[in-house]
Amino acid sequence: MGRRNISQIRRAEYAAAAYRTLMKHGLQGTSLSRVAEEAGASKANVLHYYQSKEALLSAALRYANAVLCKEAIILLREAKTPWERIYAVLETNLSPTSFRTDVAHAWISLCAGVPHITSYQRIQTVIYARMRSNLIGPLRSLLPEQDANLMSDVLTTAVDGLWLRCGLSLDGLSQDAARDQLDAVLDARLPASEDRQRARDRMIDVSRIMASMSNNRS
Amino acid sequence: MGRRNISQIRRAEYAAAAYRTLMKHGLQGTSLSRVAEEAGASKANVLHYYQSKEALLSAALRYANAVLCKEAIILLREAKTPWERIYAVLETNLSPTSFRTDVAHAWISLCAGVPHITSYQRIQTVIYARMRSNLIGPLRSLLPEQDANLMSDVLTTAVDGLWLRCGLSLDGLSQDAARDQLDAVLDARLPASEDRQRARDRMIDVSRIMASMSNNRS
DNA sequence: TTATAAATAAACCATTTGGTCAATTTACGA
DNA sequence: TCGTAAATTGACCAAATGGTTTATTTATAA
Repeated sequence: MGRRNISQIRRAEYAAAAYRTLMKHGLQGTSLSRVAEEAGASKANVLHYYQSKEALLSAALRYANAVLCKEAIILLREAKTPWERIYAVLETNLSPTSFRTDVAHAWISLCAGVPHITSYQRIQTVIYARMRSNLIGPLRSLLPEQDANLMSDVLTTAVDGLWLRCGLSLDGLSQDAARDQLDAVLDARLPASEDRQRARDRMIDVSRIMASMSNNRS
Repeated sequence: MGRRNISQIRRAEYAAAAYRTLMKHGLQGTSLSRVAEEAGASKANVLHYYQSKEALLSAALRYANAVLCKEAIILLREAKTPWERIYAVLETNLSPTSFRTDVAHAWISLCAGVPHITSYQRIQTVIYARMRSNLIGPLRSLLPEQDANLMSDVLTTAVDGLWLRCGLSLDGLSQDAARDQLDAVLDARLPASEDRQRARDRMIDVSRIMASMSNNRS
């Protein structure tokens, strides 16, 4: 049993360690030795499971993305109406698991590397594509196509900006403040309605419940 | 005349070279040797005018900020009404001098460094404070205080997000697309009006004229 | 023209980087 | 119990990093 198994386990361990290091020390401060230290292993062994530093960091970022993705899927499964789907996507990005200073640091580090490291570009592309495809459906059912496209872009931009700020502010950015901003952005094309308000409340609630569940499990 | 003068000249030269290097190679790829090469000088001499790499890069970013700041001042001087002032601020951030892939790269690099390098934090703080103070005045004269504060935050966030995307997209992000997004954000609290439309058109025009002027000069 | 101080750069240094390799430990199958 | 293949690591390497020191050029003031 210990043949292929241990390989997968180690790869996951080291990817997670790399991600933690990325959060703490940024791209600059994330060296192989530091990741190895974080994982409690030798540098040589880390490099035994990943051919290069770039491969390791790519894995780290895919890992982080997978976490976010899983959360999105769960929330979206609970969403029944278009409005609920929209808020599911937004709440995913504001969830206490993700919307944190250290997590934002890691992502900004990724962004800084994108222009120079091709494998990072692919990851970014995937992330954007997923967010867009999750938003565009429900938006189309509430708006004419052109406005739906515009709102999808504007919301994505806003989420990016919020994460950036979350990473930069010393004290981070409160979840509530971020939520208010996104709601304001929605107002641009979508008037307040009872449907919307109810969907918002429900998805916030679902997100809260999910957060408390994963807290208990850890 | 060549006493204190040359010192100032060299410092400016090297800061500009550092900024150029930052745009091309990111924070990771910006080493003292590379900056020296870009400046056509020796590494030792660069370090003669800046005590450390960190000091050099801080100067580079202050230099970049000064460029943006100068443009903002010129545009704001032309702005007479609240709406014109708002669009002056926004157009500054979309100006062809600034809203470019390589420039965005440099700023993202700065952002990635902020959590770990204290002098970068100060620069970021200054930039945010200036933008906010430029926006909050005209917004207050069009909106109740609470909404003005919110819109100031939302606009800042949107600009951040747009720059991020501009830096990440292979092909960059077109000025027009970015402008559409910002206009949509404005719609959230401020209805379309003749005043607004006129102000928008005028500031776009002023910005265009400015750009063509600085093109001729170079 | 010469003395002097600033500007510049070549050589050097300690440290760290990503990465290799050969040796050793571990653990499972027969 | 033993042999073998995988897991793990310490030692090592060349390259690059930020930074220092020392020597040399340059230019100015007297």
